[in-house]
Amino acid sequence: MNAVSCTAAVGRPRAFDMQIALERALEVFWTKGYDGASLSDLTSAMGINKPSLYSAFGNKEQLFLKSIEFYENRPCGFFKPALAQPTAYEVAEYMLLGAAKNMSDPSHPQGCVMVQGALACSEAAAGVKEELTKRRQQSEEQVRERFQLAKEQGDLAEDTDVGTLARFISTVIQGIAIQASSGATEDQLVDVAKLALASFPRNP
Amino acid sequence: MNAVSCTAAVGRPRAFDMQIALERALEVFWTKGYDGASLSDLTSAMGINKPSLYSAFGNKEQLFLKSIEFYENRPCGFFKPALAQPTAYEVAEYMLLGAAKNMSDPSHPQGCVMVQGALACSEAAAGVKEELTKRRQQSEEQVRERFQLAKEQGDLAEDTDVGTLARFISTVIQGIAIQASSGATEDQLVDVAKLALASFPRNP
DNA sequence: AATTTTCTGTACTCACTAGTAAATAACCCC
DNA sequence: GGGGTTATTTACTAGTGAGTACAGAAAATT
Repeated sequence: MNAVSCTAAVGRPRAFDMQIALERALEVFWTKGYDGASLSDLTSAMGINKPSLYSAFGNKEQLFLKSIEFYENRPCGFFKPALAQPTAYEVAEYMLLGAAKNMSDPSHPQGCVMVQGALACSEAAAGVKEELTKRRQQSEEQVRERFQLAKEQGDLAEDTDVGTLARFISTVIQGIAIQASSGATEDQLVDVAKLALASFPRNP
Repeated sequence: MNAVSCTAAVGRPRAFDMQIALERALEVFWTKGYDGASLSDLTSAMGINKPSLYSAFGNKEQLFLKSIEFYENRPCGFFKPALAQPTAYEVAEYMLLGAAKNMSDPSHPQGCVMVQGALACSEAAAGVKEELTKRRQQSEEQVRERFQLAKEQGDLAEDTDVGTLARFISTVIQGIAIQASSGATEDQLVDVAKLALASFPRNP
């Protein structure tokens, strides 16, 4: 095993770019969900044949998991930079406005693959549904921890229920995802985000 | 054509109750979504065979549409009674708390079939996705109209953006649906609903 | 009781699903 | 250039998807 993870340089080289193929797969799952995305949908979007897909990504479920991994680490994500904002209010503001803008962005499918990838699904998709739920809850937990820190720093009042506050942010973002996938515009969603921010505690 | 819609009283009588069968079908669609629900899932839950399903309900798509029709008219719904509340704030309160309670109710699948029935889906489900989107938008429009009325009655301030207000309520309810289908409890959702209500204008 | 009408169960169609076997092609190293 | 290794292509499998033909069964009508 070589520590260098770039191409193994032995055997016939892969004829496609795995990152690009993954991005195409992500778009299919994002648009159609796990159950709604067939292997033909995937292979034709990725521009490869089934055996290439299987040898490169394992199977449909693993391809999905790798797609959402890719999704979460995209540079255009708003979640991580939001957590790095200096105050709890700015964290919430960055996150809600980021969600509003990102999820209505016409340069990719609308909404959020972490929400619509496998919400109500067949038994075959139970595993990916569970994984998505887990990841959404982990995100919420990270927000909660960020607010807890803010509380300890005096940035949020002593009696703040940071669990509810984090769950509220999650809820609004997930609602925005539904709205975006139903065709809401950026302007509409930004207005909603601003209204949600009105109930966020400020200047303790 | 007889005006009376009960059994035609000629030919072999239907051996199952259509309402009960529809309720069972609804639960399957609610849990698995349109794409994730197979005809075997449906027939076994409904306790009937495929030809009975087809003769009674048409096809899978029509069965789905009849299921959501049934869903919207259920007596335990919170939407219509919410609209009948005397003030805009009480409308919002009834609706958000109703959503929190109803969607986490363990006596039926969690969440909302109008949201998770067909959010990201195959091309075969494009029609039902469209129908669900239309109905969610109609609901939002009804809320907007109710708030517009409140504005005219002086119950909401002159400068209130009732469109955004209605969209905000929709967004939070849809977010609550996601949370509920991810396992959030009634208490947790009620707290979120109350926090959302904090940004609702009151006493103009 | 015979006829008509409608429903039910079995058995089917055919397209498509996820996944794979085997042959061939393209690369590196020697 | 030959051997080893890996990717691609074509063609396939076994199972399941939605939907249906048809024969028998259960009721009202005559």
